[in-house]
Formats: sequence, C-alpha cells, structure tokens
Amino acid sequence: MWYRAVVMGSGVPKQGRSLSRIGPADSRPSALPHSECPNCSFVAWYRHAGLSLHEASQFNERVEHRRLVKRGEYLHQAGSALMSLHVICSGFLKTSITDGDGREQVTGFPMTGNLIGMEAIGSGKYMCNRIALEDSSLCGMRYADFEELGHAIPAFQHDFHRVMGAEIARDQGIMFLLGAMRAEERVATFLLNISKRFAARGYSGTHFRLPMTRQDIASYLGLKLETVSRIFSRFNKMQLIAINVKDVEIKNIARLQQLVGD
Amino acid sequence: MWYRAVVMGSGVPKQGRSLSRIGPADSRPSALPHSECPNCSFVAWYRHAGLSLHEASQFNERVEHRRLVKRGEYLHQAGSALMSLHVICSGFLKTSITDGDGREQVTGFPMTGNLIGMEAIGSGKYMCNRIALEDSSLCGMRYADFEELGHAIPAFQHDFHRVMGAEIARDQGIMFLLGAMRAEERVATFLLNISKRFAARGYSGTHFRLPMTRQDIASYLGLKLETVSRIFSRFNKMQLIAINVKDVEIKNIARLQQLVGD
DNA sequence: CGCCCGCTTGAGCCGCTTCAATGCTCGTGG
DNA sequence: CCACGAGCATTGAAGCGGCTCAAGCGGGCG
Repeated sequence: MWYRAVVMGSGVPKQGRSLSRIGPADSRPSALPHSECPNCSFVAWYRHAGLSLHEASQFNERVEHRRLVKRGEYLHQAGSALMSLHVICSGFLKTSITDGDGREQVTGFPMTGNLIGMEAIGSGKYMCNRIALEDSSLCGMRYADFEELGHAIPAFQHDFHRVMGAEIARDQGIMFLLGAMRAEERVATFLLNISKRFAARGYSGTHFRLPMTRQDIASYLGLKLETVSRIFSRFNKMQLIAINVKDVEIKNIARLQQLVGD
Repeated sequence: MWYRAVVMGSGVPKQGRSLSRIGPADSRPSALPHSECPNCSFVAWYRHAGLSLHEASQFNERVEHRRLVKRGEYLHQAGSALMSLHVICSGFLKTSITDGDGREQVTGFPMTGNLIGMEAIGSGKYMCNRIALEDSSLCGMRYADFEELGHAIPAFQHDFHRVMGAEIARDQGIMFLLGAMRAEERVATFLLNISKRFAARGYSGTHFRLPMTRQDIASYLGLKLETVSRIFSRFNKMQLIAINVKDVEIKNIARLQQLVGD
C-alpha cells in the first residue's frame, strides 16, 4: 500500500538495497533513477503501480531527482507559484501557515516518503511554508507532468487520488486533536504518531530523536511550548517515556495509547 | 469558478441522536435526465469543463441524480464503504468524526455545490459521518466512474484535482483556526465564512439562518456551546450582528473582519 | 397545546497560558 | 580543541480565558 507510506508514514524503502532489484535490464541506461537518487520514493511509487517498461521510463524521465534542502532552508513559502509536487527521499520537514500578524500554525511534519504540495493544486499557489528540519533530499515532478502521466497511466492516477484522499483524512484527524482533545492527549497522540512513523520506516519506534523544537510541537498541537515541556516532564516522571531534550524513549506505549483513549 | 463552490465541506462525528437513521441506499437507476435535477451541481461541473456533446452525455449517464436526505438522516456513517462521491444540489449537511468515547468533532458544514466524500478515497471507507441539517438533495457518482471519466476527459480530471487540493487547503485553514485563534476570532471567522458562502450562492450574505445548533458550531470551532452563545450575545451587544437564535444579520462586517485580523 | 430540546445567562473553577528566571546545548569562531 | 554566546528547554508562580455546573426560558414539533 504505497499511498499509506506517503501520507501516514508507513513503510517506505529507505535505502538503495531494495531498489537495486530494478536491474539495468529494466530501464534505459540514461533514465535510471537509482544511480543518482538511490532512495527516490517516486521509484517506489511507480513500482507499486506496476508500470510497464515503457511507462516506467516515461515516468522516470519526468522526475527531477535530488533536490537538496539544508536544515533551516525553505523548500518554498506560502504564496509562491506551484511548480512541482515533491516526495521526500530523506529528511524531515515542517509545514506551517502564517497570518498577517505573524502568528504561525504548524500543520505537519512530513518525512521520508511523504508527498507534499498538494494543497497548492486548488489555487496554483502553495498555501504554506515548508522548511527543512534537517538536511533533506527530495524528488520533484512538475504538476503538469503529474496530470499528463496520470492521464497516460491509470494506475498512477489512481494512486495519486488515494494519496490526496489520505491527506484529507489525515487532516481530519488533526482537527479532532485540535478541537476535541485535552493537552495531555494531544502530546501523547503526537508521540505515538511519530513513533509509528519511525517504526514504519524501519527505524526504532521506541527510541528516536525529535528533529523539531518545543515551539514547533506546541504550535502543531495548538498549545504553548511551556505546556508541551511540562507534559513531557510529567510523562517522564510517570515512566511513560524517558526524555532528554530531543532524545525520546517510549517506555510504556500501552499506557500512552490508553491515555489517548484507544 | 466552480471548484470554489465545492471547497467547504467535511465531516465530523456526532453521536447518540435517536431520531437519526441511516438513509436508504441509492435505489434509482442512474440515467435520469437533468430535467429532474435542475440545480444539479454536476451539470455545472461539466459545463465548466467545457465538454463536447458526446462527453457531456457520457458524463450525464453516470450521474445518479437526486438522492434525497431528510433532516436528521445520515448520508453515511464513518466506516462504511465508499460507494459514491456526492455533490450537494440543495441543502446543508454536517460532517463529523467520533472517537471511541463518543466525543464528536464537527469538521465541516458542506452546502450546495460542495463535493463530499473525498476523505474516503484513501482507504475506501468514509472516515466521517454526514448528516443532513435540512432536507437536502444530492447527486452522486460512483468513485470508479469518477476515475474512468477522469481518464476519458482530462478537463474533468483537472477540475477534480483542483477540488481535492482546495479541500486540503481548506483543512489547513481550519487547523489554523483551531490551533492559533482565540474564541472570539473563531466565532467571527465562522460567521464571515458562512456569510461568504451564502453570498457566493446568490443568497444574502448579511441576513441568513444558521441551520446547525450551537453545539455543532461549538464543536466545529473547538469550543463549548455556552462559549459560542456568549460570544454571539457579545457581538450582538457590540452591534456587530443582530442575532436571534438561528436568525443572523451581519451589521458590521468590517469590524468582524478586523476582529479576525484581516 | 404541551413538552422537550435547544438557547441564554450567571457564578465559580480549572487547565492552560503568561511572565519570569535559570540552565543547558549546540554551533561558531578563535 | 575549547570558550563563548545565542537560542532552546525547563521550571515556578500567578492570572485569566474558556469550561463546568446550574437554572430559567422560548419555540418548534408531535
């Protein structure tokens, strides 16, 4: 289920290992993605869609491989014209929107395998800022090519729709969090979500490093950074987690889930 | 700008209404002429896309015209299998999601022209409940037909993508509201939003009737119903609006906008 | 016509925020 | 390699915005 990988953060091939199975016989020598972009998540996409040889090369020709964004750099800002949709090949970003007064709302933390930029399709402009939380690499495809390829390759089209639909479903989950949960539940939900996404990528789901600041987390959860910090400390005392600044170990995942009411 | 009309709806949970029942399944054969469905928003859609005569008839054949949902009835509930995407031809719905404990979060109030059900595309199941706030009529199209038609008619495909993208952008706006705004701003934003949507449909944008309860509004805004009621009363005293239960007149739209910070 | 259900309004409280001070980390440059 | 400093995180204390609990009212629907 590729689309789950892209939207929710489940399994995505993270090293060239699994991709090396696409032998040279599979594609045109000049069009091989994995020589330049071993982790390219677009590759996972078209493999999933079960494209023919011709389709695969058609697909691959349109991928802009390997755009690097250093930590702290913008991929783009709100208001700029939609050029490409991107898939994160490695790294971690932050998505945020701002109002006139400079208030910021973090709306997501996309990571490896996630497709980003879909909110721009409606208006032709990105509606949010995207900043790298760590050095990241992305592959892009011009939106016009997305449409053309979708038209040429129904399986691709289908997957694209599923990814967009999953994004809408994800957003509804965040609305629930922001509208109906208390602070402790929000923080627990956040931790479980991050844990799950790391685990789905083959990393430890119980011991990881948070790449974002307390302020970022707080904004995402609709809280103040002090509140987030206090709840982390409380969870620490309760032995639910062991946390040291950005280093987190989940010690009692069952009770965390229980706290969320699951 | 058809797709703008489609943008506003999404769903949320609500629970325990004994008067609500699941509506009957679609029973009509689909080839009804749109003379039976004079306002059919799908018609607006294919007009907008500039289809040829042949395409238009191809399109029209797949539309299931005129499903009626009475006030208080569900269009569907969370968890049920995705059958069709619907466009609201007339009426007003409420979209909501629920958790295990019965907590409800209203995620939108789709109205005439809005396309609904897109969150189900990712998983094949609706993620939210949709209830009619007033007697409503909808036209549906099976999702499989959506895909096929999109493939056959690029202009349709393109518009569909724009609608989905716009929905994602809309969701981000709600996240900002829920995560970053104070109660007064939320209520003002809500009133301005409803006003704008009525105006866009040719109704008065300054004098209208709210079809949802205070509880629904409160849930949508992440507040308690008493808070919403108090703020309405406050706005009334401030001469920003004249409100009597569900009947609202916007008296000072400029100051409302100012309150939101726009 | 009568009875709920939904709306309004008040009073008191609590969870989260605000304000403030200190400590820690990491990146930077010497 | 270390010293420095700025930004980030933690923690405490006090305040307040929105919530909880409660009572009364009005209007739509059966």
